[in-house]
Amino acid sequence: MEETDKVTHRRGYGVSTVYETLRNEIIELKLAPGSPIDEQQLSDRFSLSRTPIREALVRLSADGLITTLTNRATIVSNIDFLGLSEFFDALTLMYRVTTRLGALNRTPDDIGKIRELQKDFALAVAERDVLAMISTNRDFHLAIATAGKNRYYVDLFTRLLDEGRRILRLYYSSFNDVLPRQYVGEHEDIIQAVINRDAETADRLASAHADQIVRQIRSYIASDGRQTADLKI
Amino acid sequence: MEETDKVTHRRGYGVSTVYETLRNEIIELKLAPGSPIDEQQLSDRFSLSRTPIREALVRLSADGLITTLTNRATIVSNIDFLGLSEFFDALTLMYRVTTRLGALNRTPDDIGKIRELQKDFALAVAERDVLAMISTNRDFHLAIATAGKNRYYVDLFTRLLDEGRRILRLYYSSFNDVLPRQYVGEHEDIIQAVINRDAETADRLASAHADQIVRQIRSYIASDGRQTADLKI
DNA sequence: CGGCAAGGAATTGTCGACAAATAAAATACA
DNA sequence: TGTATTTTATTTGTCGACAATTCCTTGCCG
Repeated sequence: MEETDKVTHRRGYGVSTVYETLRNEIIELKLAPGSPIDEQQLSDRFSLSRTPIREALVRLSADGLITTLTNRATIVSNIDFLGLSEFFDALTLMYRVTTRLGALNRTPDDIGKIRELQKDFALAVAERDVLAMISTNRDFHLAIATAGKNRYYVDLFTRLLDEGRRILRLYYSSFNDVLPRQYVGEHEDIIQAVINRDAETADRLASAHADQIVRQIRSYIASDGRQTADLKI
Repeated sequence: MEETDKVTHRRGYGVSTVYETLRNEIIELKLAPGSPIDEQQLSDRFSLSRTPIREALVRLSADGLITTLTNRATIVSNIDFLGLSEFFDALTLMYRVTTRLGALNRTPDDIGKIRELQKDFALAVAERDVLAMISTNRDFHLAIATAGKNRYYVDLFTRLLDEGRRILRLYYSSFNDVLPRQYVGEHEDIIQAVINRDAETADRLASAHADQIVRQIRSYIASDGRQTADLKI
């Protein structure tokens, strides 16, 4: 379990690799919410001093992915089930506004990237690879957001989608294959609206799409109380 | 100019003070955009080792307030005049959505705080203290946003308002006293809508208020090209 | 006189170690 | 036996120093 990731670090890039590695592990729930983070252990694992490790942790803390108790332990941030309404509200708004802007500002180049990622998503659905579905769905919508060319929205949307990935991973066993298939179709419609530069339709479709996803997650949480109860308060 | 801020630092709080101090100085343009940041100098000034200084800088970098070129200098982030449209777009949306949520979720306690801050703003306008106006206006709208109780919106709105403070400070000499007086009245109307829990009116008023502010800043920039030309590209 | 290379100075990223603060264990006491 | 208090151990925050990289100067050559 305690494998060293990389032995060589080009000076100045050690912090980035630690940051990105931990970030992924947190989002993919390889590091459980609430679990403590041992600086010494990370120091050994990455073959780095504690100083760059700590700088990476500061960045993660700024992202809200870890929580540092001053002079005490630092832990992986818990998923805030009480604030889920806020989360869904913001997520829906960002779905809408980024898709709208995507329709208005997309370039032909953007369309290509979006189509590519939609293909990946469809493939994941066809293969019933739930983890890949969660990941490719995120990339698909972020590509549209990027086409919208507003970094403030992209930043917030990224944060929200990644937080969503953590939540979805808790329930991914509950996935059935009827809803995802529907998502593929909804994505296609959204792409068409973006191509047509039809902001209104894009907005409406994104709104419905977001509602769909929110409803799905809500039903997971409601039907499977065991998982949430397992998490420490 | 090189005064030591604090000699004693309760262990674990040195980083916070450095972070907050520098953050304020950047937002208030005491540190000019593009100006280099000397770690050694800060180390002397705060009577701290370079390690905590660097951690504070990492946090500022995550906020986008400073830009770090790896293995090279780190500078105060430049104001992105080319991306102003994105900025205004996001700012307007956050004005709207936070005021709307404020109207829906405010408690009597929130109203008290909002009223208090509106008083501060009116006072600043009466005294023609432009710098205080910029600051109190920000606090007023953030109080409404806080009453809306959605941390995602509050976070983004804070970031946007602080970026706006940097921009406004560049042009604050251009302030005339007719528009600010109008703002006081608009604030009063917004407060009333929030009290009435009238989300639609709150939204509409916030939207108009935001447009007003955006128009004002735009006119400043248009009429005073010298300032923008002074900034390095 | 101008461009390029080598050398030196300054600055950044990283390290190992120490000290303060907290958590855990051991002991004393009721 | 349970609670309070001291002792020990672990972990965090900070420090001073070193090494790698970049910047700047100087000298060389065309």
